[in-house]
Amino acid sequence: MATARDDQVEVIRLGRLEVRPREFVAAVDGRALQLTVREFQLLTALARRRDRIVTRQELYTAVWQRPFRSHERSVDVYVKRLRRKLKAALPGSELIHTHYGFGYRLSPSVSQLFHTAATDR
Amino acid sequence: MATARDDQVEVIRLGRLEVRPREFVAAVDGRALQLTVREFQLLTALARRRDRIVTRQELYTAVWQRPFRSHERSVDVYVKRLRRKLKAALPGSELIHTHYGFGYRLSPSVSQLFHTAATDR
DNA sequence: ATGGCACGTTCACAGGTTGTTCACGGGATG
DNA sequence: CATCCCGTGAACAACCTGTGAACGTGCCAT
Repeated sequence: MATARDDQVEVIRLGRLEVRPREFVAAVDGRALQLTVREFQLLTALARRRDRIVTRQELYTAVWQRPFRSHERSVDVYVKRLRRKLKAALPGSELIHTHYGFGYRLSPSVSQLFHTAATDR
Repeated sequence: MATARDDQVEVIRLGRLEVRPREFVAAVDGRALQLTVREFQLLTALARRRDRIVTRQELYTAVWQRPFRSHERSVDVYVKRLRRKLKAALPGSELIHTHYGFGYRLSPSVSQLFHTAATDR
């Protein structure tokens, strides 16, 4: 748990993407993205867990702050909308990765830890 | 800068293989394996029981969480798939050992010190 | 008040991926 | 050598995710 003073300067950088949760701003190359409240909250939740696989349940309770139901699709819908805006701001980038059966992961690029060596699938 | 709570990060190391159950990651030399949910669960179950002979029944109930039937072959099928991916990541290695009539054992290297007398079954 | 608009939520469908089961045959054991 | 165990490929079922779109709500300007 960070102190209040730390929160004031919370800045998450992922390559050219920068998220400032306390200022309600997400920007690429210093240019702010036009996000809705939910989109921004989801991006923040992902950014705070960068380079980790995060389950839909964890994302849902973090953003929506209510019990997660297994058939809930809201996270998927907002991941799709986020991807669209991120792609528009960073063409050719792939920030939000899907881990089939596990969840999503936000990473600036194809990180070394998750480098896909398996070509036999 | 240290991690907040190291005791909450379960990490199982077996030679060059590393399993992090709570992060949904299994890696060889820091490179993540591309595993499905079942494959990952089975590897985790084996890793948590490393260097021990584990019966199919124990593995099955640990992963599938339902009663084991004697003719059940799911464990075998997933051991095969796991071996294939482990072999691709660690050529020449033999991590999952078969103990005929007893079960499987996950060990970092080949050791022949497992010859049970099996006098009491 | 009325209409337009932006947003959040939910649903339904399609396609692809994964899980489960079966059958066959090779191999280990005593 | 007889028996049982295990490896393996394949087929099908079940599940997961991407996606478009409909619906309801609240806000704002007219």
